[in-house]
Amino acid sequence: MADQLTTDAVSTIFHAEPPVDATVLQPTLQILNIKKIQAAANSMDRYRLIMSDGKHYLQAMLGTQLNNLVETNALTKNGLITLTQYATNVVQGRRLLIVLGATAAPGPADRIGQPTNVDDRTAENTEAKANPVAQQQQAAPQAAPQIQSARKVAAPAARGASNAARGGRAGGAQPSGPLYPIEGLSPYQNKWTIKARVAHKSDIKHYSNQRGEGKLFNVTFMDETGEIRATGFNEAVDNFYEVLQEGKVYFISRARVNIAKKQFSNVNNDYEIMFEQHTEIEPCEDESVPQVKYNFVPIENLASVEKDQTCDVLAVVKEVGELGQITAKNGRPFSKRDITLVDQSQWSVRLTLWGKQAEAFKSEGYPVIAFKGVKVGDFGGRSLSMFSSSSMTYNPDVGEAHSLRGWFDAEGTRVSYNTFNSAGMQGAAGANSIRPDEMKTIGQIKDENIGMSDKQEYFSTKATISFIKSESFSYPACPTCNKKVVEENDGWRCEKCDAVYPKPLHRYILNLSVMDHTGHVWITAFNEAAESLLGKTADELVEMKEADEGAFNNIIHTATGKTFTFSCSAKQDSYNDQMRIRYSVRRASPIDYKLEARALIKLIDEMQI
DNA sequence: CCCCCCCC
Repeated sequence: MADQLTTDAVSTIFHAEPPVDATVLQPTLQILNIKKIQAAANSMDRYRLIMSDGKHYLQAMLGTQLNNLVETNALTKNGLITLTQYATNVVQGRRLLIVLGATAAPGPADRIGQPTNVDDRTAENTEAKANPVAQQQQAAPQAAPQIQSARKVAAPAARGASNAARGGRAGGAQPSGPLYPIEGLSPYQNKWTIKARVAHKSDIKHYSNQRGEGKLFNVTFMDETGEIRATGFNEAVDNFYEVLQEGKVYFISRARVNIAKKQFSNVNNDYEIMFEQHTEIEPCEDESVPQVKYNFVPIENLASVEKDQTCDVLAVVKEVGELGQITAKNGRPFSKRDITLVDQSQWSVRLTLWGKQAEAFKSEGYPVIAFKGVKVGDFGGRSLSMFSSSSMTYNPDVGEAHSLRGWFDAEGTRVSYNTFNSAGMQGAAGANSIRPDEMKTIGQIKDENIGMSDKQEYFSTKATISFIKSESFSYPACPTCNKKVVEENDGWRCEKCDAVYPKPLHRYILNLSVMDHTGHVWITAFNEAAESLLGKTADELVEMKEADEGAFNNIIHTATGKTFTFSCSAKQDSYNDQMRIRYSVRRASPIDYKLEARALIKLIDEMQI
């Protein structure tokens, strides 16, 4: 059994100087345990592995790009793992293994041998997790020798091997340390090189505070293991701003790694890079580093993205607003420009550009733009806004962009787009539709006791008018305040306004029975809603009923049997000491067959047949 | 060492 495992691999990985890597040793180990680490908000799950060579075991972190090995059960407890790519990293004087490439194989039913912890200092190191600085100082006496030796990692042999394994260096300048995965960077070592793509580059920002004036810029670097934010101040701006181009790949070395202030950035890394005087950045021709990944949200689905979250949107710029000027809370003026985006979901949304981006924005025709990391707001239901960390890529070379282009050119200019609206925006809303997420059948309205709670509740239902009460459908109202007025000798008196009017304005209180396949219910349509059901004002209908009862009946008859989407409110009240629920129609819209068809398709898709 | 992300 034990011969399946690589003898002494664990202690070699943990202790060898210089550290070994996969060009020297590709060990097969047994997995003793797999633990999911509580993921921070907006970061991926991480797995911690305990791996054994039969004699010793050690802890390792699995690179997130290998999560699928765990999630598909390829890696299991007692199973075997062969490490094909890995890095070690000294943290608090302990060497931490990060697995970057591995293959899995089934293992025996039980643990092989009686391995012991390769790290005999584990017990005393389990304290003080909260404060990395204090922890570092506390660990210093023991850590010092190992940190020292970790710096020596830049030994030519290790470097050459590591570089060869990762595709080689473009040549030129003297490298400053072994090639590290971004995931392996930490403040506890300073000799490293990363090979990374610039996923985003900010504008140059000028600032002035108590300490004086300055300028800075940020970039986000990414490689196959993760991303990290880097900042350059002042001279670093002069040295590197032009060198670093969005989308290109570089070797970066001799920069500082600090603890990131997570609250200021949505880049998924506990650390960040600070460019320094001696920082070296060289372009790299190797394109094997991953491209920026997008996770596009169809505009239609923005309703379900929480306010203040960021997301990626791929859209056509349908309209470009004028450049405007606003004054921010801090009193400073800002340029802004609103543009209107549309996509194949046939929804549109407003996006706001700020500052230089707003001033410089040009759009010829209807460009397709990929927006990365835009902020979702709730103005007008849903809106988008650029952050300084957001990026905008014209006509990106991704499949979705090509199909969007094709679709828009073929039919996108003729589509009437749904727009978000703020009225009652509680999840989703459309100008031409009624909140689709609250569609209920009449059966559901009753089963779920909609309206039985203390506060008013809202729902929409698609139903057919089965009966309209035509005896009393309106009341004489005050033209000023809509309150009921009473006829007197010389006109109509409003108590509230203390005024007499020559004639009242009739307003609807139309009671109707509506039904669907699950039941029927009585609902009340007030003035505007009833007007849209009957196509006449209450005044017109009162007059018609007196003058031509046949025409009046015809109006009622025509409406009966028609189907609408009723946007309703439900509220309890008591009537003759009896509790009942009153359903009021806030709005009645004819069925939007396009939306209806789409909703039905969605329902069919959700069915598990 | 920034860290604001604005308005209607």
